[in-house]
Formats: sequence, structure tokens, C-alpha cells
Amino acid sequence: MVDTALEDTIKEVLQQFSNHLEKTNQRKTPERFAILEEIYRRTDHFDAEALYIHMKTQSYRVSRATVYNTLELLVSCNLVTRHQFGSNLARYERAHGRRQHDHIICTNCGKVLEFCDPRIQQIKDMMGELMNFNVESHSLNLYGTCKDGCE
Amino acid sequence: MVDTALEDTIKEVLQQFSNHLEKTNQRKTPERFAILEEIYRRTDHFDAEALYIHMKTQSYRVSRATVYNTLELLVSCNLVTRHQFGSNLARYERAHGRRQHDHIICTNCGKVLEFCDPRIQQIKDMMGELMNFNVESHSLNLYGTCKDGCE
DNA sequence: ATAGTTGCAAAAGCTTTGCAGTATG
DNA sequence: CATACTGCAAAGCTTTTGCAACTAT
Repeated sequence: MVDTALEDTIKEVLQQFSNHLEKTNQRKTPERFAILEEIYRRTDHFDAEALYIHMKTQSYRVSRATVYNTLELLVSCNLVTRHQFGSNLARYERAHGRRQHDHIICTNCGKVLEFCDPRIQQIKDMMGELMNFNVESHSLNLYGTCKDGCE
Repeated sequence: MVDTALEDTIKEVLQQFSNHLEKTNQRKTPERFAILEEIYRRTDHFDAEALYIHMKTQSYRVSRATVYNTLELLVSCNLVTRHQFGSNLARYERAHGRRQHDHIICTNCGKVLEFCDPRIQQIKDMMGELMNFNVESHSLNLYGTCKDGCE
């Protein structure tokens, strides 16, 4: 079964990335597109190593250096977001076409769920005003444990 | 000039730590108390290395291992809190006698300010309910830039 | 042709660990 | 006096960097 919505998103995102690279005079290498596509086929919150391993075991061979470079590039053009869920390890997820959301993390089993709350935006606006800051982004993580047992 | 409120806090916190160590059958070493006191004399959001360096240049000699061990111990008994402000570097601050607060970070100059907002607690309560989680803690960071120029 | 990119391996930065020696209870 | 803790150095892990080879433009 083919997920046509996903295929459309991927097509759109690849195009958007291509435009960005063109605009900023950076090269359209196959590695960059392959990494972006791989990221959009995932639904989890992965780390750089997991992405690297997954690409290696798939059709594609890339180096760790390129994975890290491309992740940074994708974060900078808002196609991917970067998180840290309590540890020193950076985690990533696709960003395009997703509404703003935050995360709730089980410190027991590591499960990560997403939630939305409009009050965050209110807090950002109010605090920007109050502290004389241009607030550009935020990160909100709730930590706890699943009530109905972990997987 | 002596800050008597600070001295009182330190006395109280050292006592509390002492009680905790006793209760959990851990040893009251001079290094542990020296590190705790040093932390409570700081007002910033420091990393382990800065604390280590500061202790070395002061009267006290401790090893990095002991600094890391003690920080973990202090976090676990809620006398110190651990943060990550966007990077992979852990930052710490004293926790006792401070009301719950979150952070707003300037991505330009690194300045860290604190703020309180009651809506966070509401969000934690509501999401715990909604997602069937026991929410134990959270971390909210706002990122942006100072409007009136950085230091 | 000429830079920007890649891959590899080495290095860097933060944190943890193993172990022998030390000091607490 | 038993053993938990310390200090030191080595190892671990994630991420970055240097450089020669490659390739997009």
C-alpha cells in the first residue's frame, strides 16, 4: 500500500529543499536529498546515529560527517527540528507540514508523545514583551511515567 | 558585606544534604559539602567544568570525577537542577528555596534570564490527565535575542 | 575548470569508568 | 577495619574537523 499523502509531502519537501539550496548557492547533491527523504519516511524522534545506520543498511551509503552536515542544513531551513529529551543526545524529527507541538517523555521506557497547547504561544508572546526579547523558538518537554505501564 | 540570608540558606542546605546522606547511608565527605556550598554561592547557570575550575582556583581541590558524582547526587535529592540550553552541555543551578521558574535564552550573547508563569502548571496537569502520564517535571526554554543589544 | 561536498579517520568536548589509595562510620 | 569515596587517567560517546578525492555547476 502506498501512502499517497506521504509521497506528496516528500515531493513537496524535496522541491522546497532544492529551491533553498539554489537560493543560497549550495549544491544539490544526491546525499542531501537521500537524507531528507529518509527523514520524512520516519515518524519517530531519531538521533544522528540511528539515521546513519538506517541509511547504511538501506540502499544508500553516506558518511557520518554528511549526515551531521545535512541535519544542520535541514534544521537551518526549517525542514527538520532538533530536540534534546533530557540526555546529551540530539534528537530530530521532520518539521514541514506539522503544526507546532511539544513533547511528553516517559523517563521509564523512553516513549515520546506529542501534544499541542495554545497557552505556549501566549507565554512566548507575553514573556518576549516583558523581558524585551524577540522570542524565536521554544522547547517544552514534560517528563514523567506512563500510568498504564510502559511497553 | 556579609549576605546573612545567603549564609542562612547555605547552612540550611548543608544540613539538609547531611540528613539526606545519613538517611541513604552515604558518606559525609568534605568534598561533597564543599561542592554544595560552592554551588550555592553562585547565582549563574554553570556547567560542570566551570564549577571544577572555580573550585580548583579557590581553596578547594577536587577531581572532575567527584564534581560529576556530586552534581548527580545533588540533582537526585533536589538541591540542584540540571538544564540544557540548546547545546549538548549540561548546565546546573541551585534549587532549594527557589520558586519554580523557566528560562529565556539569548542565542546571540548566551544570556539566561528566568521567568515564572502559572500556565505551565496548568499545562502539566492537563496533559498528564489527557495522556495518562504522571508528570514529574518539565523544562521550558524560550530562545530569542535581546531587543536592546547584547552585552 | 573551480569550488563546494563528500568520506574517512583523527581529534575534540563532555561525561563515565576502572582501579589503587584514602578516609569515613 | 570494612568499604564507600576520591583522584587520576583512560575510555566512551556524540559531534566536529582536516584533508585528499570527487563532482555539481
